[in-house]
Amino acid sequence: MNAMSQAHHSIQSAARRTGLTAHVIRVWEKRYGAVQPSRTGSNRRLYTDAEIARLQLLRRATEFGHSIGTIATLENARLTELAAPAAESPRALTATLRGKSAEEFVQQCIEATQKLDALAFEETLHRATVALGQHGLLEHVVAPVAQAIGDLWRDGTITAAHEHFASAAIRVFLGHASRPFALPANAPLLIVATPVGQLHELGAVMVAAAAADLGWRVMYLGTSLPAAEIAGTALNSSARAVALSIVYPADDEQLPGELEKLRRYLPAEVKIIIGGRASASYDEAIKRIGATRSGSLSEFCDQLNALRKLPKRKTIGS
Amino acid sequence: MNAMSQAHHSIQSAARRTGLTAHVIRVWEKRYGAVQPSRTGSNRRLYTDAEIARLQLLRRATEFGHSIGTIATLENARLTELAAPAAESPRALTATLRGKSAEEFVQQCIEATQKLDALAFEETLHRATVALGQHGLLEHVVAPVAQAIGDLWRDGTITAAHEHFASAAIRVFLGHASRPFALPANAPLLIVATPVGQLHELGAVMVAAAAADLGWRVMYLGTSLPAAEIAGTALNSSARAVALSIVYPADDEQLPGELEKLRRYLPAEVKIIIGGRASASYDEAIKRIGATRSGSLSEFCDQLNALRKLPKRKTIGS
DNA sequence: TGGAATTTGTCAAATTTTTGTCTCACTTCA
DNA sequence: TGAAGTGAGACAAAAATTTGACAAATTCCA
Repeated sequence: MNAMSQAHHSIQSAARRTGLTAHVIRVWEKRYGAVQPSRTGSNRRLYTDAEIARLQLLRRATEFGHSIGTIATLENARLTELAAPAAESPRALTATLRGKSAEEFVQQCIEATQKLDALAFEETLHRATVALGQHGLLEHVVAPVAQAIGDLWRDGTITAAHEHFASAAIRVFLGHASRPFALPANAPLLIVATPVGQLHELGAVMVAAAAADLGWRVMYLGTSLPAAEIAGTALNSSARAVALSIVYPADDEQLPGELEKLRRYLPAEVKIIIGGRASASYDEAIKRIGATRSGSLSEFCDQLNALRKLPKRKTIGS
Repeated sequence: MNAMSQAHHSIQSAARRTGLTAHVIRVWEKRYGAVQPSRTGSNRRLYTDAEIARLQLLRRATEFGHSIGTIATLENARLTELAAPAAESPRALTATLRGKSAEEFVQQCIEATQKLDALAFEETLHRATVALGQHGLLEHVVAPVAQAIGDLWRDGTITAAHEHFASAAIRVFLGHASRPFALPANAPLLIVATPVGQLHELGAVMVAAAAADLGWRVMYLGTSLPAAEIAGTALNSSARAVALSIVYPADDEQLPGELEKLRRYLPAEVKIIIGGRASASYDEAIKRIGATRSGSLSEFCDQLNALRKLPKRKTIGS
């Protein structure tokens, strides 16, 4: 907000910013003297930021039912009152946000997906984060959206392109959220991946974001990785746990073998957590290798919290 | 003494990076004094990176409806506001850490990959962006890193996990860069994807970031999409072009068929651009469908710039 | 209450300014 | 020598300006 409020907005950009037509802006000036923009040497209008703000106020006031003719010459302070008649200043904002239920956000995300509107999608996720917090976003918006998108895709209501689109949008958003942001070096480390054959990434991304939110360092490896790779990485970086997401094929015959391999390669103190929609189908194998299964995101968070305090094998006397 | 510190670019490469014509750059200088490039002994213009960045800002601001005549002499800080009305303030670009050459950044990225150090990786990319600019980052850091990682993987020097790790890190970083800023509604739209069977995502992500940098609206669809889906999306959103990245299998027999399908489904005015390491192997099919092939990122940028001006279609105003 | 007057957004025409593009003659580079 | 850069000027499309008109909605008044 520097003090340089010079006039360099053309009528076009004034129109864009205020949501009015260039025509209307001119006519308001001519008929009611609503603003008096300066001119260039060649008679073009030049608007200052202040004038644009005023025009915005005027538009809002007219939308509240005031006729432009009667308010065009009022001063700004007065206009502000007219433009926000019943808004109880700060409370209103949080109230409206709180009033938005998670379902609304979910619905908006799905609509944005159908319209392939990345801007709206991200915007919605952002508002949801503000309203519900990181955890609420994951559990009550992203997870349902992922599920709904999957269902709609199987239905044939939306195409694979829509599904990919939504995945990409969520991935970018959450990827940004789970950035390793200056965590203490002793924060526990979680490895997140998807076993061979599992191509659906969204579950893994959500898990990564949730863990990051809980203060874990997260190493995200992506989809379809063989057990040996995952184990190697875990050993190499002395991870405390490995989280796998299993979403789609509920009858992959190789998968139990992969899980067993993973367990064999990993030292016992590295826990394995398995989640995702199809994970229940492999319950037997999961039990056999002593892994834990998460049926939901909050369950997963609980398990992470439990793990975090898990004492180290050898403790050095303080 | 690397090329960055003096960073003198011909008017042609300035044109390439800014998306402007050499003609326009000259005329902006002559009529409005938008930039004052130094000259060689023989009177050729020489642009610094800063001047190119400024030209980019100017282009963006004009696309937002500001007339060049009124903004050409504003200082950069003000231009940034005008170019991104609703965007968060970009990182301070003033930090001048020169002397780091692109190779150093590449080396650091590879080291970070081997150590699976996401923090270092992202940090390096960030510093590279500041030092080299978005375009320099893509062309001189990300592209070489992607190539090097691929080579090391085929060597067996690093594992698939490392490769996935690097992919994820780059993806998140660039995904954030190519985020759909509030671009003017008339900005041309590019669809970025990977055809069926193509699982390597990095090329597509780079393309998306480069296009976003040139002021395109980018719809990123991800990997392994059937032609029908891509075409459907393009039609639905009235895209101006479709960009495909083909990296790994150089002998996919289905791919030419997919490309032909894509061309058939799309209206003639939607261009198809194909790039990626393995794209040369499908040259015949690419020619047959009248698509263009990009051998490098700058070539791709040229093609985008050429495409941007083509349309004479009737556009509906705001 | 019904018709007239007023308000208000939109549009068209004629004119001027802005701005991207092109051409031409000439120079420089590789 | 051919490709690319430079400066000057010409041109045409796009955008802005003013004036005047028009239609839907609202208000006013007999």
